[in-house]
Parts: sequence; C-alpha cells; structure tokens
Amino acid sequence: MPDAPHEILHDALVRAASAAAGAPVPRVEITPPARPEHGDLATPVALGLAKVAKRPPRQIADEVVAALRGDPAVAELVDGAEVAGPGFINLRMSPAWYARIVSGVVAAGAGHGRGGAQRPEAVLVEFVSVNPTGPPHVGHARQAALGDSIARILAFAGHRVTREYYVNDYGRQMELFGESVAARYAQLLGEDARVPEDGYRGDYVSDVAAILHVEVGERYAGRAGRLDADGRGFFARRGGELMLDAIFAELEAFRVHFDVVSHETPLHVSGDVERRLDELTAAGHTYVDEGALWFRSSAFGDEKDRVLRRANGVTTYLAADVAYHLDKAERMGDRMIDILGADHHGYIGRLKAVLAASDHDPDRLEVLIVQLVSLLEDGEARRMSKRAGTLVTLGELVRDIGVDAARFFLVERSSDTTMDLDIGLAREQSQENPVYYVQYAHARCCALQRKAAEAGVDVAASVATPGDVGGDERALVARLAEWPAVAAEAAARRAPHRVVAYLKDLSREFHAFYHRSQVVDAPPAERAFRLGIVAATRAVIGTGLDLIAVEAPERM
RNA sequence: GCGCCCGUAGCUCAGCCGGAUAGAGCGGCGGACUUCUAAUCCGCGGGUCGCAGGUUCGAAUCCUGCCGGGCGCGCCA
Repeated sequence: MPDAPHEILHDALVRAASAAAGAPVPRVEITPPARPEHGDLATPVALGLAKVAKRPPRQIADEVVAALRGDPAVAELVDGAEVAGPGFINLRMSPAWYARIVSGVVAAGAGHGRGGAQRPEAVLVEFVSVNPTGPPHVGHARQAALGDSIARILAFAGHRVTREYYVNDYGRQMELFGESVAARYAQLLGEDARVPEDGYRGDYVSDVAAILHVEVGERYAGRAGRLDADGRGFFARRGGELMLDAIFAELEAFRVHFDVVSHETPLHVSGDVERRLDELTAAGHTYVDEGALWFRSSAFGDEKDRVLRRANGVTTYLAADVAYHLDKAERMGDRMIDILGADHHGYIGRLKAVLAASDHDPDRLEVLIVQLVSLLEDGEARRMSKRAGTLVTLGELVRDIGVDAARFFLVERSSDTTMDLDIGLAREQSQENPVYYVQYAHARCCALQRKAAEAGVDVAASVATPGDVGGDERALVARLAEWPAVAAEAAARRAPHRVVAYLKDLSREFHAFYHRSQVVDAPPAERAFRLGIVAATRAVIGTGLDLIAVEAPERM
C-alpha cells in the first residue's frame, strides 16, 4: 500500500531529518511513547543525529519539527509536533490518521501483519521427537506448544515451514521397552514374568501389552520371559508402533500436526549411518582410540571429541544423528531449527560440528533450548520419572486444564526461563487464566457486531473519520498498528511469548475502550469509526490466537 | 572446575541489537452491574532492575568480575 499512513509519516520524517542533518538519513525510528502526555507517536531521531552532526539534539529537533510542519504530505495526518526532554519529537496525530489506520487494518483483516519476514526461507522445524517408549510429559508439552507456535508464526511471516518429528525407534531403549511390554503380556497370560530392572513400569506399558494380546492372542505364550530374537523384535517393534500412535493421538488433541515423520531405524538398515561415518573418516575427521571410533568435533568448535562407534562395534546415538542431520541438511532448503529440552543443550556443539565437518554452514542449524518445566502439586515439588511411571503426561495436563489454557500457559513465558507449573493451582485458577481474558475480548467484539447488526447498522460500512479521538481509542489503535512489527519480531526471534504478551496488552486496551465508549449508540461518524476498531481488534486477536492454536470464541 | 539459561514489585513474569518518570497479571485495600457480555472496568499501595566496577550525553538493556538458583559436562539416549 503506497499511501499507507505510516509510510507517509516515515518518509516525511526522513525528508525533514535529512534536511536538518545535512546528510541523507535512511530510516527514522517511530515509536509510541511510554507516557500518553508525550503524544501519540515519538521519535528520538534528533538524539541519534546529534552525534554525527555534532550539534545539540534539541536544535536539530527544532529544525525537524519546522520542516515537518511545512510538509503538505502530512498536514492532514499530524495535529501537532513538539520537542521535549533531551530532544525527543512528540507527535499528536489527527482523527484522519486514526481513521486511515483503522480502515487499513480492517481491509487487511486476517492478513494484517502477514508476510513480515525480511527474507523468506524454507525452514524445517523439528520438535518433540520423544522416543516411542512412553507418552510425552509436561516438558514435551512445552516443547510441542512452542514448536508448533513457532512454526505457525514463521509461516505467518512468510516462511515455508515443514514440521518434522524424529522417531528414535532403534537401540537399547527400544529393546528394554519391548522386554517390558513382553513381561506385561506374559503376566496377562498368568505367567510369572518380571519387568527388567531398568525397564519401563508405567501403566501405559500394560495398556500396550493388552492391545498386543488382542492382536496376537497367545502366540508368544510360555516364552515371553525368554524370547528369541524374533519375539523380542516383535514386542519392541509393534509395541513401539502402538506407542507412537498414542503419542501422535495426544499431540493431535493438542493441535499439533507434523508434515514429516522420520524414523531412526531405516538410517541403520539402509547403511546410511555407516556411509556417513565412512565419509567423515575419508575426510579425515575421525580417529580410532582404544578401539572406539571418534569424531574430531573439537576441530569444529565442540568442547571435546565424541564417540561414533564404541569399542564393542555398536554405533552411538550421535552416529544416527549424523546421518539424520546430514539428510535434513541435504533435503531441506535454508534453515533447520531443532527444539530441544535444556537437558540436551550439550548437544548443540556436536550437531553444528557434524554440519561443519561435512561442508555445510553450521549456522543453517539453530538449536532452540527450552528450559524445563518443574511440576508442583499444591506447592510441593513433584518428581517425575518415565521409567517409574510417575510423570504427568501431556494428555493428563490437557484433560486437567484444557487445550486452550495449556497452550496459552506453556507459551506465555520466554522459552529460556524455567517454569513452575502447579497443577493444583492451574486447575483451580482456570477461571482466572489470562487466556479467558483474551478470548473474552474477542467474544465481546463479536457481541458488539451482533448488536450492531440487530440494530440495523451496516457493520461492514467503511470507516468514518470521527470528530475527535479519545485517549482509549488512541492507545487501542496504536496497538493495532503495532501488530505487524510484533508478529515480525516474534518470528525473527522465534519467540511466541511476544505474541501472547501483545494479545494481553491489546485485550486490556480493548476492555478499557469498551467500558468508556459507546459503540452501537454513538453518533454515526463515531459509530462507524468504533465499529472499525471493533472489527480490527477482532481480526487481530483472532489472528494472534490462531498463531498459538488457541480458539477465538464468538460467545462466552 | 568448565559450558548454557535465569536473577526486575509479596508471588509469577514482560521489557534486554542503549533513550523520557521501569511495566503487566496474580495477591492486598477501596469502588463500578435499571445502560452494547462484570470471565470486565476504575482507583490506591507496592522497586538498591542480584552485587561491584567499566563503556557514554544517557544503562534493567552493552562489557568485565563476583554472588545465588536451574540444567548439562558417558564408549547412555
């Protein structure tokens, strides 16, 4: 939109600042001031220019203001401009400015703020990736909420996003899981069998065993305790499949879908892992020490070297990750984002080293570390252990407080802050949860539109210029205008919590506006203006909630 | 010991690629429903931005050191 009011203002300020500085000024920062008495918009441009021009900031500001006042392009938009403090330029905007901002947002609707990425990329986001040996717990719930929200925010910004889940369905942990399932299966048949010492003991293991019992009847009767390779393989493989089905079912209920599911096993079976190790060796990035094959990752910034194949010939977890990440690097476009729990942060160095050693730019890989969720139950720490089966699962959390509250809560805080989640409190305070505050604002917008329609007012009529614009309206419209910057920033920083913070701010300003301004019964010009504000607010809240996969109800 | 994250109001946290008098929610106290949804609003109280230096017109924000908390530091995954 070439005549977008912000651009007109910005260009005018650039002209004025360039004239005052006597040199081209490429761009000018325009922000809403912290205090309303400082006007509607402000710019510190003179402060920055003072350094280069070697003149007092206030003097420069005076010249900028004079130039701005004489600029016909902004005469209709700016009601007043003055210099304040150390050299800030404070602007008071006109009703026409506000009407144009609002009508711009209304016209854009759900597209307002879309496409803010400076350089669109193909991005592969890998997240959750929990082993199919048990259900996702609360920590995974945070990663799921964050990963999915980041994917949505990146897509909104204009990136081409792929969501991927990597299944570690290979190795010792899967064998243990298979043995655990086999033991429960045997117990179902009345046989004397025990779950291995370091096996999995959660109730879900029995659930899997029960399904297997239905599927295969008594085929493995009498030998579940001492299975041959075929039998062990069956319980691990089929048990893992069922577990994975359950995991994806819980994630779907949590509104998280994946475009690609990659498995570890094929990487081994196809020889991919061995081939990658050979390539690293051929390139001189490995060595043998005490019978083990080492990756010289410290040559690529890692803290120390890592074992790829143990002395006993078995490859490590990292070996599979070499194959997996190189595969991703080759099949994907521009960027890979791995979302990992804080207990995996030591992995960053070696993963980047894998890429660097294979002539990939390690900066293509971003590892986002999500700090842990500590669970409390009525103020007391609740220890979790997957093997003991004492964890709180994503499914239990959702059943407890609902998808909307859980998703909102889990992305409300920055991913690099540890989070205390008191289950008892979350349950009791569900009515106090800020998610309802935001949803209520959306529902109120819808109610106003219904009311207006009932009164015979054309809700879709064009936005009119009001005689005057009140303080609540100025704050609210400024907030609506800020949305594209917030959405772009949230994408660039992979920070969904910025969307949440924005939605809470926007909702607060809307509620205040609602209480102090009549909409349906206002005079025609004000009514059309305010209905525009309502439509714009509804659209932006709806968009923002969608980016964190929280519903935007029309009634509450 | 080394690495990453955190330390801001009683509690939970925003703000952090430098800008005006540091914000919100919750909790506390006091108000507002004959009027478009009170899951709401308005008002009051609440701070050595962990500590100490440094950088500069200006630091919660950048740099250094220290203190406190979390998580890592396997031929586990």
